[in-house]
Amino acid sequence: MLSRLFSEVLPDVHRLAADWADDNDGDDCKAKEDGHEPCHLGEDELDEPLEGSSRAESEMAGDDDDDDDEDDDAEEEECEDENGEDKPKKRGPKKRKMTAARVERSKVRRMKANARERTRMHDLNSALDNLRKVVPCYSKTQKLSKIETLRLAKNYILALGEILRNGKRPDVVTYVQMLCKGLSQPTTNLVAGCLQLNTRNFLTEQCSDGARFHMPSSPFSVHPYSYRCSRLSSPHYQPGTGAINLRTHSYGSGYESAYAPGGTSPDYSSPDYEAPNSPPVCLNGGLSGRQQEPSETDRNYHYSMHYSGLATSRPGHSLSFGPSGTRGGGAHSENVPPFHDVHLHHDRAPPYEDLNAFFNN
DNA sequence: TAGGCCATCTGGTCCT
DNA sequence: AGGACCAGATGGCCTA
Repeated sequence: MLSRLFSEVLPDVHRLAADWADDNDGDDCKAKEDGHEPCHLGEDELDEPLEGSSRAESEMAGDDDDDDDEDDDAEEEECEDENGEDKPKKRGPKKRKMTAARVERSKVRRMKANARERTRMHDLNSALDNLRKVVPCYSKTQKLSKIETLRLAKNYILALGEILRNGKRPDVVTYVQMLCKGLSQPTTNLVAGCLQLNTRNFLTEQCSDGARFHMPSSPFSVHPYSYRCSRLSSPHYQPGTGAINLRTHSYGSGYESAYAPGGTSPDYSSPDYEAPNSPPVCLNGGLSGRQQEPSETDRNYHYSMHYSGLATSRPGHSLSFGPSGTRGGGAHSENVPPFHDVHLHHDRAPPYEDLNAFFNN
């Protein structure tokens, strides 16, 4: 939007500037040369990236490449100011006339460059896909955007680092808060929903079995953690939404406060909790509606869930916290995508496995 | 329809 | 010289 605005406005500005420069008899060109800038550009070729496209067109016609051949002397220089006889010769690439052969070669080279660029971007995207798969929340159908993937990955790394540094388990609220720092509202809801559902699922198993969930691989599993079955009836925990009321929960804003010695303990006694209706949540994808045939890798996931809405039950109970991103603008937390095929990766990513153990010991 | 996201094209720059 | 990388421009698609 902004760039479009610029691209519409700036050419006019440049035209005005160029007109003004013409009126001032080419002093700007001289000034450029004094500043050791090659002055081989025409007035429509100010050093402004927003004009790239039109410049690209114009320069394509006068491609400077190639060795060849017959018309070395047929160079035409721009920025010709006839009154500049005392000025030094202009520097920069000399333009040559485009023969048909050179045009053809230029096209071929450009096509090759385009193909390379395409494959490069494809490689980049596949790397990004791999990153999506190891980041805490993954959905095949509701992919995180590139920027959100990178942000979440960064937060994830920071969170793991903090945990290793402190040797302390965060509560789920703090953990979610760390992961969602700087994410957009929809992504925040997605991630928070994933993590909270995961926690709840563990707890459900744990409670129904009457036994503590134990994750032997966790280096922290020797320390009992305070998430208990009673949490399911906690005023901050929203069974149906899979969300914790992070607005009413009091915690520090940064990692320092989030991981203060002794940790923060969620305030479950907030009065403004009202149990919402529960949307269908499937453990291992078993309970509801539309299911995609699980792929081989999906079958390795511990959890797969269908989730039809987070933070939708009550405006005041949505997972709206932290800086809002570009999409949601922070004003509305209800724009949550349907969570089909949302997966957690603790089976894949060992650190995440450990983190899950935090919440379920 | 606006805004976000994405893929692609393109020219510039740097490096080998 | 050619390839990698980068950033701007552009148009398509999708969603609220």
